[in-house]
Amino acid sequence: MVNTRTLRRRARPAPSTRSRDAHATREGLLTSATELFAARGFDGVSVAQIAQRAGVTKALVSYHFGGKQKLYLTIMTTTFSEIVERVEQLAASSRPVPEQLREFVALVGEMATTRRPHFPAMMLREVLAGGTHLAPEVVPYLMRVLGAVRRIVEHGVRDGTLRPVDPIFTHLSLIGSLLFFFATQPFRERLASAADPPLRTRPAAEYVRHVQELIARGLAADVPASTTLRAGGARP
Amino acid sequence: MVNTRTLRRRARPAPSTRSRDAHATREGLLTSATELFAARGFDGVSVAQIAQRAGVTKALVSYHFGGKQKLYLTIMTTTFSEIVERVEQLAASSRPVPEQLREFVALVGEMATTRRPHFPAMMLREVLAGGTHLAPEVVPYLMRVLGAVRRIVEHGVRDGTLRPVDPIFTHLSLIGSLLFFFATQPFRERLASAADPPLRTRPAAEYVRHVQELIARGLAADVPASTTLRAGGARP
DNA sequence: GTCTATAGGCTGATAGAC
DNA sequence: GTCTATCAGCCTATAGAC
Repeated sequence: MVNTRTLRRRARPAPSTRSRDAHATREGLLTSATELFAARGFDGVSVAQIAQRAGVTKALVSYHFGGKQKLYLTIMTTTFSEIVERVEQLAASSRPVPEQLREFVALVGEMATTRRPHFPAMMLREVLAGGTHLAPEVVPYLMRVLGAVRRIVEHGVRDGTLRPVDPIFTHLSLIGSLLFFFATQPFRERLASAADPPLRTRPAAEYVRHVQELIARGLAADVPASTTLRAGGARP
Repeated sequence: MVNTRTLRRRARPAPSTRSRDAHATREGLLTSATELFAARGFDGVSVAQIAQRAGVTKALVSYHFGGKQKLYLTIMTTTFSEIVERVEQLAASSRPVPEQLREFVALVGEMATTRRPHFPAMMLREVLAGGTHLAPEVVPYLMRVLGAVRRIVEHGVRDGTLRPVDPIFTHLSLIGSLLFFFATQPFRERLASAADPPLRTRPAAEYVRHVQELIARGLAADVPASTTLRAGGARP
């Protein structure tokens, strides 16, 4: 699946042809397509639109990526693999479960505000499509995020730091809150600035804290009155 | 906005032409289109597919609804107006805030499992689209749901039954969890039955309880040690 | 009301010049 | 590498027969 052209271009040798910069063309198409796919979905965007926004002609989409579908898949794969890698790394750490959960929320927030601002909309669209007609290749990525969060929650239930919640339900409510917030942020900002007088939207970092607090309190194990003093905590 | 043909058909007079049942055609198209739009989005569905699934020809979409876009808008409007009406009714009731929140979760769950199983996916797709090119008419419906939940939460913060949470953040995390769960249910069930051995997915009613419990605990006002005994509760 | 037939536009992909 | 020109196919909408 790895595109050899991508690898060759990583080195960026001196251009051998008269063209200004093939690498810039590729990146421009990726950027343009990412923005448009995230905003309108695969079917809502035409190759001509992607090319126009990138300032090139649509023939180059086929030349560089092998068609619209493969361009889409390239974007999904590179985006999701980075997210999944970091989430799994977090789940594998040996830190206390409540801290892992807080870190998970912060990680999603950080990805969504800095490096991969389009991933929440893309991920939401993918689960909505259900991996049916388009890109069944992305399903494993979604499953791996689920698996990572589930392991964290199961661990917490087992060691008594969390009350006996369903791990999958917990994952769904958590990831649902986060994806929804970040995927709809452009929409909410548009509404806020169109209002009269324009409203101020609160920064995403504050939402991250809101969710962290919500699940910390919502998942915490019950403390039976004075067990804390009697038994000296939940774990040996 | 009200379609006069719909109103006329409500009475269902004896068919004046030789056609079997125009009402059935209309309903068939509505059903077919609702399922397809929810699953693949406006751009992912062609008029021919809608017509085929309904067992008629695509010319009837223009005849009965005036085109694909107006059919889409009809579905959005009728679906959302019912949801919004019930949510606003709930917000206007004078019951205790924690109970109102539990009821809100139950209401969304009930709608999503019985009367309007496609509304979560449709609503999610609409907020993803951001009311841009398609159907700006649905934006007010989304705002009214937001407003209703916000009023409930603001009330609870004021009367001390909830800790001082941000009402909009609370709405976003709550509605995000719910829409995500129900909109992705078909996908999860498909995955579960494709697994080897097939997995059993837990019923939606249990997720409703999970979210109810999560927010009840996550939003509850702090009880400062023994205030309950000293002051006799939060409200006069 | 419902059909068939068709108009006219847009889509994704590619051949070939440079 | 990038462009222009062009293809066949699908799309929505509608005219007209029944």
